[in-house]
Amino acid sequence: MARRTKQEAQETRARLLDAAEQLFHERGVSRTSLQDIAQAAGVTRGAVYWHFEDKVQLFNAMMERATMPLEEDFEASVSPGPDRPLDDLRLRLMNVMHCAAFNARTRRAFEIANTRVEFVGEMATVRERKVAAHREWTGHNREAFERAKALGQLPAEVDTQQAAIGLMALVGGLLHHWMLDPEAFDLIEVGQARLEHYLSSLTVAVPNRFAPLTAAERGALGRQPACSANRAEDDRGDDGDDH
Amino acid sequence: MARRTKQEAQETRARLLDAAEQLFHERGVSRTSLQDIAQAAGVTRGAVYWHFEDKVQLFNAMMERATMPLEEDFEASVSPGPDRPLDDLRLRLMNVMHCAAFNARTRRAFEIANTRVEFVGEMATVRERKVAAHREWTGHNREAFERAKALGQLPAEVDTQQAAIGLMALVGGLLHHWMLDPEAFDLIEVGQARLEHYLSSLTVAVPNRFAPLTAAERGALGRQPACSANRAEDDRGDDGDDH
DNA sequence: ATATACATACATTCATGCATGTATGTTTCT
DNA sequence: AGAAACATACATGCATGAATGTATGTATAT
Repeated sequence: MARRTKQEAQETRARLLDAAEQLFHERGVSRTSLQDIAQAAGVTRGAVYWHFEDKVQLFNAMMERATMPLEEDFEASVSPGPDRPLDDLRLRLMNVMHCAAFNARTRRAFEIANTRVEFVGEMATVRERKVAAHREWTGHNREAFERAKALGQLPAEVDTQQAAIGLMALVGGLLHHWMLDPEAFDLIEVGQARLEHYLSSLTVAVPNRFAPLTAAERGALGRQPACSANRAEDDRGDDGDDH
Repeated sequence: MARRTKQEAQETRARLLDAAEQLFHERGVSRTSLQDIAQAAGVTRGAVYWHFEDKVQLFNAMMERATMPLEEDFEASVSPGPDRPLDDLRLRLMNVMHCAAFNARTRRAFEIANTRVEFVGEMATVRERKVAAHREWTGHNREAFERAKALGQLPAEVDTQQAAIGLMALVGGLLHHWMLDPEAFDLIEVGQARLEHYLSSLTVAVPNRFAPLTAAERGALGRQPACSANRAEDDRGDDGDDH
């Protein structure tokens, strides 16, 4: 083989990204060799090392290609207008779930990031990207809640930060659970219902039905058999990412 | 070296499990060799192969030891009584979050399962266990809601299945988000507040503030730039777990 | 004495990184 | 316009290291 035209080279690069996306999803990142990817793309490892520095950079390029349109959309989408932040929020999050459900590329990228890669070592940078995305979304949710509050569409006593975190957890948890077990429920149907219920529940004053935890209850939590295995030996606070 | 007493052998086994738990957490499962584990436990690979069939069985034993007390607790805990299913639910879920926050072993196990192992190949069995646990919890939540409904503590129009799924997603999402970014919020404080808000919001009739998605909006979701990357080539429904 | 609880040694496999080959596209000079 | 000069887009081969599984040695508890 010899040199291809620039367009052919870009097609080779795209096929490598396609193969990586497919194989990372099927076999996991660590169990997929560059040889596997090259073979699936119909080239050799030489092509991989020409287009990408190493496996990590190939992974990053693949994830970026898969999530780029989602982030682009985050900036400018068909929103119902700045005077209806809650409807805007609903549409944006429904769009994410729609993409996870119907866009094969987005879904594979989500599933790879969720259950097919280990966020340690060289891949720790991927973890940082995910953390950053989480914070960005949480911040955006919070801003939407603040605008809603300013417009009188949300009671003043709502803790927008907590509400934003809860919203992230709800939608992220639905996505995670559904990708782990797609037969368990219909993401769009249940997702829309739970999303609307959550947002609606913020607009009304829901009285807390629960008494504060008694000292006995709180103490029991710490002394549950589940928690009795606490050991002092190596209970460090960090998570070992600094190696 | 030579044969140890039975008790010493059990201690060796426990040290191997300790080392596996620690190293899997620090470096990820695939990047941790049996040599690493043996060395951290002060023995050689021979001891590993004596006590465990292979890396997968070692992993399973480690995870089972870490989550066993949690499952035991699931059966018989200090519940406030069968006539208060919602309070029971709150306590059980608070206990899970407490363990994740304060029990180093449980937290490491959760973090390993979340972001330090790839659920493919031989580890697919681990995925099945997680799916089973999810279904068990969702079923339990649903039963609690059904009991609450029978006791008149929940409106009849509540969809208990959807509510159970939403509850799983909320708590699971909070745990996942917090383990990914512990600085982002206080798990116990926010967790309790969001949990109580969610359960409380089920007890009152929350009107849905949202109009159904218009045809234009629903259509736009499918045609978002984020979803335009749909490709017909290899958009298979399965996820490649059957290899 | 014998099974136990390891340690040691070895064979095999396999992924990575790099070094180099090579044929062709592309540019530049005239 | 044509050809040399060069850069490109890979393919190939090798050296290295590392992980696994297994086979076997061995000293001791029972």
